[in-house]
Amino acid sequence: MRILLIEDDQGLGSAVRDQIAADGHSPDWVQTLAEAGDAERTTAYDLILLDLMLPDGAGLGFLRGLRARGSVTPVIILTARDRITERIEGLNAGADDYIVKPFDLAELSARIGAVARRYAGNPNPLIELGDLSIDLADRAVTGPQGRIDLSAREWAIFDALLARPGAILSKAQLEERLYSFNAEVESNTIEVYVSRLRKKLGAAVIETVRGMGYRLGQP
Amino acid sequence: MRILLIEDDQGLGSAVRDQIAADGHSPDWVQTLAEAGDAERTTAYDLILLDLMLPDGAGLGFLRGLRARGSVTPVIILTARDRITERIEGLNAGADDYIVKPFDLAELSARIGAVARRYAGNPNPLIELGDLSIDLADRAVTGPQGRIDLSAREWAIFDALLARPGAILSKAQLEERLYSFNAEVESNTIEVYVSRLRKKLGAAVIETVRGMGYRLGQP
DNA sequence: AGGAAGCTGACAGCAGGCTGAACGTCGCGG
DNA sequence: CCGCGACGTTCAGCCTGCTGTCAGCTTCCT
Repeated sequence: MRILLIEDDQGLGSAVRDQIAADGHSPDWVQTLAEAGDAERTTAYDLILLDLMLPDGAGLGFLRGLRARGSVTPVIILTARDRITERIEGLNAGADDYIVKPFDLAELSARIGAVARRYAGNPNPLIELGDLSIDLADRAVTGPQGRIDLSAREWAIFDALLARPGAILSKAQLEERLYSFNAEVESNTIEVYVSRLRKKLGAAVIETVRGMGYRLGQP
Repeated sequence: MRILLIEDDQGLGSAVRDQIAADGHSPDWVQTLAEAGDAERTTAYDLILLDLMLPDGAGLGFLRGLRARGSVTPVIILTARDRITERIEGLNAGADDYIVKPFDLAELSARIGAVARRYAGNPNPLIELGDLSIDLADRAVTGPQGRIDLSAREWAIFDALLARPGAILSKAQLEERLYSFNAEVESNTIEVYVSRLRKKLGAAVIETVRGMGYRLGQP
């Protein structure tokens, strides 16, 4: 499942992101509502985790805007224990569930799992890309010759590109996806993995936009 | 599906009963273990919902007795959030799944639906995997040399993989299946069980996807 | 043509995974 | 009540193959 995490706190944010990843989902972590808006508009998320206390405005407005645009993406709000009014307003604004901070990570997993199970009945959406067939939930890529195995890093990059078809992702953005800390300087790791992906999946799968980054190829 | 609900609390019991009925199943609600024993012996249930906190003795004993008599009826246990030990003992005693109280009724429906779906392929859903033949209802695996016995934990992991053929399940996901709390750091329990399963069932049964998790092998 | 950006084959190091063995625990039968 | 056996868990040492770096090459733009 693709999950958007909107949380400004560094420690909590990274912990939650890691937990989501460990559960086999694909987290995108943003720290402001501005970024959240961008991410939400360009990517089809299966679930949004929204902290209601953010620096650049109330998360409630974001949630209302989302619902006003007709989005039905499940939203779980994160709220402090003493903010009961906020919680109720959140549910009224269209949140599906809430978690009170501080919360246990296992608790979070359970709630996310509940959402995942709700989707479990539906058939897995298969993404078709040229002669490739990708199952996000299963993390499986199938080509004309059968299944293609990707390593963890390869999948992370491919998954990031799949999330925003047509969008250009910079090397820095992709790097951020691979490493929690973006201290990576002077390394061509991303290029290496793009190269490996092309070798496995076909050269057309990933397009290079010189000076800008990479983009999913059009089949 | 005929469902036996063992729950002493009036409010919760009736709510759950109504929910089950609303889902199109047939609930029998009893409030004591004595009644439960009578009901279970006289009726063939497809599923048992068992609260572990009951007035006339621990529900665990009931569950053990049930399994000792050779019953393979699926059992979902209801347990309080802080009773982790109890939950683990429940799974050890042969429970198929657990739900943490307080729970959402939709969550309950989802779990029941999962069980229903699992046993939908009546009478005996036999899964073929290479030269293995797996009977989900009986928890029995048969190989070329005859029946292979799996312990509770071994089965739990194998079952989780069987439920999603081709999908990659992370260690965290499998761990969650065993304990429900993933505060587990620094433990290679999953690896050990995978190792044992491979020894019993053949190395090809479970594939390792380095850095991501495990996947059912393709025969 | 020249430089910058990107590509890719090779390779060493190491994190992650495997597994035999030992230990603790629990339920059951005597 | 006690011992036995099965099961679950931890530990340590080994092994595998992913990962990241480098160097030399190609491609693209001015």
